[in-house]
Amino acid sequence: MTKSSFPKTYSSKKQLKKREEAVEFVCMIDLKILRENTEAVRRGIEKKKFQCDLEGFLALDQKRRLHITRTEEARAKQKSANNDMAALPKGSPEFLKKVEEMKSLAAQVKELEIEEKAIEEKWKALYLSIPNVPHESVPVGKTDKDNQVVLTWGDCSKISPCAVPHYDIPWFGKLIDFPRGVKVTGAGFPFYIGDMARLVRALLNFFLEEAKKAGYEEFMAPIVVNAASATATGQLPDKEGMMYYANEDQLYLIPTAEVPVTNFYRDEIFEESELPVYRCGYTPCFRREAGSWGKDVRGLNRLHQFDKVELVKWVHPDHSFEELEKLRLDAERLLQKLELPYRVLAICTGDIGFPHSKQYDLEVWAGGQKRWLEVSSCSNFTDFQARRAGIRFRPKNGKVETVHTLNGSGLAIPRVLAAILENNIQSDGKVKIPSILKKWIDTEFIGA
RNA sequence: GGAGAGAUGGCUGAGUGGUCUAAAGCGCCUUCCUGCUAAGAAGGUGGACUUGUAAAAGGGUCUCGAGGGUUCAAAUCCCUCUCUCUCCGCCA
Repeated sequence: MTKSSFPKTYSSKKQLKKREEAVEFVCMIDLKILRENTEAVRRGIEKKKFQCDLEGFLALDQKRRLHITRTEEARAKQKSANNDMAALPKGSPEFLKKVEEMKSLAAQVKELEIEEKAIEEKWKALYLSIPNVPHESVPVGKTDKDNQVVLTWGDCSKISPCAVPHYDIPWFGKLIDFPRGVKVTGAGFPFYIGDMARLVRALLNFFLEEAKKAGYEEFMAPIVVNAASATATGQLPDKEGMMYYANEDQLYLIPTAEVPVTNFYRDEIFEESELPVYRCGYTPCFRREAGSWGKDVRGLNRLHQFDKVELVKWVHPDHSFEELEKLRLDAERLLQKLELPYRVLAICTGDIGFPHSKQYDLEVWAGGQKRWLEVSSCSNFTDFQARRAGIRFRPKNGKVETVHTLNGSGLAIPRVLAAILENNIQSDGKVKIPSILKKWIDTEFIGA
């Protein structure tokens, strides 16, 4: 697109249209359950922090269904009249009479269709605003303070007494160069240099290898996606501001591999025998983090670009909560093998995301900063995301059903790196590299 | 980037305005037959929404790349977009 002969507004209009289109196929919570089990859904949603108008939606849903019936009846009439007419000799008096009859039928149908479209639009908007219902095992709470510590692994008190925040390590700037990142790109885009770059690569290899052992097939995925994909996984339309956007081509830089990997199976139907499907992928992740910049985000704690391995599962609805536990263990094992103390949080109803039914966060202990850093978030979306993305399966006997999707980081690199730097620092100022990484990095210590 | 061709069901592929309610073949499923296999016979064969029901069966509407238009009526005609293929150009 070197010759931009079209006016600037053109691309933004097109872009807007595209976004609207992308929202078209969207559907979210199970309508049947919502209609038949309204109370349970209401109770579940009330525990979440999201507002939605259930009553309004159900009233409109009723109206929509009535209207659909009316429109369909009109169309059926039109159709049968058309078939009658097809049997008549063209141009005969009967034929011409029928044409007149059909004119009025067509006008009726058209009118009903316009009305239906308007209702459908409102209906969809409300439908979209209904969040997923939290699982009964999710702790009830209002804010992140109410999240429950499920378990703590490792001994934080045994961390080296000389631990300092990683950004205060004297040689830190030599191996991770922020100022030059600023020069080349901007804040939050550091260069990793020499042994540090190798350490990042070693971690990636370790994560991918472990994922493979756990049964996840590796994807190397696109790192830019179109609006339809970003909508299917829920980044659009709400969290638009989190993503970098290539305006010229209407493509989004992915905030996580979840987006391309989950969309791999968008609008597809699995055979029941294929489930569960496990996939993983390493990608750089891009997050604008607009407005979230401030204290507590120094060094590697929060970046605009970072590396992450993501684990994704498509499973039978009957097993998704067991699969979540397994997924969490797959992520936990990584921290254990790296010998990094961590804890697992069960995210409470008030802090859980819009599409989540249940969510665990894994937080690694950063001994220098003396804080927990989130390195993984493992979630069961039940059928919520899959319905939106049109990912289903065909039971051996019976009708097509929506699969359940889950994903979890396994893991996000920079904060793991921060924990290694802070927890493994020796009295001589060097950092000991976890022995499990020996296979991919031959040095035992880095720094100084 | 330029020029041309094209997009029909799980696949191949017919269909240029009205019984298209999409042919035919392949595949798949069920049943039958043949002592295995192969071959053969009959029937069935997607998805969405909606109706119906305890659940089903059954009924209706939509669905021929996407969106819009023309028409009483569109897979079929017109416009826009997306994608695929071929050729040319450029290029890791």
